[in-house]
Amino acid sequence: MTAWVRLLRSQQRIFKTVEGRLKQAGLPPLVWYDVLLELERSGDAGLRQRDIQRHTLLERYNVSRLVDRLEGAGLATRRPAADDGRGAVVTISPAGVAMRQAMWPVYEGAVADEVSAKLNDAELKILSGLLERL
Amino acid sequence: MTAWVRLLRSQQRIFKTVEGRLKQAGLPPLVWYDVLLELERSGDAGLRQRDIQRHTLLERYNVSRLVDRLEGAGLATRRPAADDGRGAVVTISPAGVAMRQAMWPVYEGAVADEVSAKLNDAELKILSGLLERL
DNA sequence: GCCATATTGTTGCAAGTGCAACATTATGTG
DNA sequence: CACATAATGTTGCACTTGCAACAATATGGC
Repeated sequence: MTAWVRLLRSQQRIFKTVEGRLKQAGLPPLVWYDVLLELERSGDAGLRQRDIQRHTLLERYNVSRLVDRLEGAGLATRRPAADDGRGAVVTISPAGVAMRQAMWPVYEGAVADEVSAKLNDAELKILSGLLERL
Repeated sequence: MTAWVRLLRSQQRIFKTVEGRLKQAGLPPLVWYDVLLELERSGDAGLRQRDIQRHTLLERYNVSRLVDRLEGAGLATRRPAADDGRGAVVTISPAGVAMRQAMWPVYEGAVADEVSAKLNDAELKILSGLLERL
């Protein structure tokens, strides 16, 4: 229980710091980064919304709305899936790639300050290994 | 960065599980537990809202509203602070104590399944020690 | 092929959260 | 004491999220 409470608190604190820095830099929230990164990795093939859902732990309806916002911001586009009349395929736009790149140094800097600066490489490796099993 | 992403994901996943179980049991969300526990610890003396804020990482306005809800649910009471005309002192009610006690086994059970079952005692100690430094 | 069931995605509504502005009281500095 | 500044808490508004219901298509069993 102690471990869990610390996991909870440290994540909340660091998450807030990261979000705060992104906002201060006039950038969108962290979850946009995750989705943009996955979209970028999937290239021209794009991603089904359900795949975004699986990767980000978002609910279906939140993926739906987040993609709405990404589309609205010109960072991604939706097109009907060729092989599945229900779903849509989402692909990143050049502006989306640019946005992810703009977010990266801010994100990376915050994590460097809040995580990398507080534990050495060996410790981070141990932490990483333990968290993977959760 | 790997460590951070795993910290983020594992916390999100476990947090969702805990919240889901509480909801399924007809109980309020996890943050209520945190606040009720702190109030219970503070006994009849109660707590200032700013102290709740510090302990839970909530924003001031969210503390204000959460206390509204606790009061509305009959789990806590607010009275003006004797030595500070601005603030209020929050105390837990018997129903609040009962609610915290009702939440505990559900909370504990979820953490047992999601955390304790996946790492042994020595590993939990190491994890705990590392997270404390974040 | 037909029909029950599952999967994928969307949306109206209620509830929670962030932001900025505000009211009120404390604190400190001259 | 007077006044600028800080601290505490609240609230209107916009935005986000959860829930439940829904529409549309896919899948599997007969």
